[in-house]
Amino acid sequence: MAFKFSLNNSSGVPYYRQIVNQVIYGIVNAILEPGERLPTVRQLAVDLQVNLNTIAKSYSELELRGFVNTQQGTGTFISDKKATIDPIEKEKGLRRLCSTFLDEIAALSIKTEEAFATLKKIEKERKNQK
Amino acid sequence: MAFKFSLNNSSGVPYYRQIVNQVIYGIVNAILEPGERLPTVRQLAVDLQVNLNTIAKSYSELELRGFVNTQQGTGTFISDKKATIDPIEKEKGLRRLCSTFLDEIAALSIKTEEAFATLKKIEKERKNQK
Amino acid sequence: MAFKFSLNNSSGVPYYRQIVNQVIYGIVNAILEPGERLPTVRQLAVDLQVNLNTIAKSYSELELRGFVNTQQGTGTFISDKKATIDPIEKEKGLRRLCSTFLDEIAALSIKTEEAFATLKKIEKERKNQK
Amino acid sequence: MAFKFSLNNSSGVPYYRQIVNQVIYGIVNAILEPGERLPTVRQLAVDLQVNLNTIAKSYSELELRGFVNTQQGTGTFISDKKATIDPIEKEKGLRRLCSTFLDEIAALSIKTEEAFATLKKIEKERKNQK
DNA sequence: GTGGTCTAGACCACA
DNA sequence: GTGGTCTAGACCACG
Repeated sequence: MAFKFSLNNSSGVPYYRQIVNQVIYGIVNAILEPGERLPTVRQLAVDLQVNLNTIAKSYSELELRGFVNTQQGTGTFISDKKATIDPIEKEKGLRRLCSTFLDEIAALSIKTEEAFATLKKIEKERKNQK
Repeated sequence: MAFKFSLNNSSGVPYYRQIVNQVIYGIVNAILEPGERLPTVRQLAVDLQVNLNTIAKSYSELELRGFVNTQQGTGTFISDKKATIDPIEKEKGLRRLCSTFLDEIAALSIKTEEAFATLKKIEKERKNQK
Repeated sequence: MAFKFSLNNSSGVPYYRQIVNQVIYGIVNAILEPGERLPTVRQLAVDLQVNLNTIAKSYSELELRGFVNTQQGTGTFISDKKATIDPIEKEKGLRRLCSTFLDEIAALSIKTEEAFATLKKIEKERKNQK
Repeated sequence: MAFKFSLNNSSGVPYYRQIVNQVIYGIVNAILEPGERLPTVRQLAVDLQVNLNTIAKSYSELELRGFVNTQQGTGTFISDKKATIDPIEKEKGLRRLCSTFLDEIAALSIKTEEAFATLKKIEKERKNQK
């Protein structure tokens, strides 16, 4: 089954970032495999009903960060080599994301345990998507 | 101990939203109690080294969402009645936040278990802050 | 005909609140329809001769209250789903507004019947505006 | 029965104005009669739990507008002569108040008929208060 | 001294 | 060109 993107227009997260993150998620969790081809910019723009430039921006960031390779006239493919991430940056990013996440679930009166359950549920759903 | 705000200037989350979220976090987790007075707009602006209007914007959103009451000339106080959150909105919000969170940690090649551990650690740290 | 805003600079009601209320009035009375686009922040600022930030504040409150959706870089649109209002809050708000209104017309020595007539007249005028 | 004030701390209407309006309402609707004595500033401040200056400000505005007379050391009394209101100001004020009222009830998704009913109900309640 | 409103203007993020 | 954030600073309303 083809990789499925889903854009949320009320999350506040910009479209281009949602796309970038979803591709990386797919790679890290082996839903997208090295060499696999992504939809063309034009195709994805039609599918997701967003501006072509938005898709282009996403692919360009993915390329820059080494997650995909673009071959002129052929398409965009998941990179063979795993992109490396600076461990210090990773640790700082992790704390920052977690801290923000706790604030945000609190803003909905959600306890951590409840969020844990939902995180696991969504993860399972995504695994089955492959 | 007084409630402690902390702004992260590199998280990408706007100052005013960090403040809003932290107040709600404090309320939901009973660190801030009904009737308790928040710092004055001017005081907090000095403490956090941001513009007065930024704080005012935060307080104003909190008021609009029912988390605090403002009496002009007197101050800003934690609301007596617990602000209610529409359960449907809550469920949708939870899924959205979790989904975004999974994408974001994946973008750092972080496994869910690792994130869980960090979430718990931060939560414990905050509890000790009270 | 496009939706028409009008600001009263002597009513004591702040500009941003007049704008918020007028948009909601338009939505509730089906003058503004779901999906319809509001004027851009900049355009409305020019039309109404007020600062851009004042309009932004209005739109931001409308977004927070669920009456409009904003997509950065695209515009501001009337929300699809009708924003729900807590019936208890609604009842309390109604009593509060009516009570204040009675006080205020009394302060002008106006009898209730006279006010009723004027309310109906203004309502009819607005309907014709559509 | 003594005239009863009631302050709403969440209406956004400042205390001093609520007091002024309620007194005028009482006069216009003959609940308060010429020569009748109002509570002392000190007494009312205690009763309503507000700052003494707030009551003083209310009484001072009432005096300025001719609705009450203050006699040093004796007290504050409802004025004998009816305070006059400029008919042009009255008409303009009426339109402004009605217009704002329509916007505000719309903001709660309340239809005009519903508001009319509540207005009548409150009026009747107040009459019985005398 | 408290919060509220508004302006002017800058810079950024997004489509 | 769209909206979002933030600063600086002024003036007002309230208690």
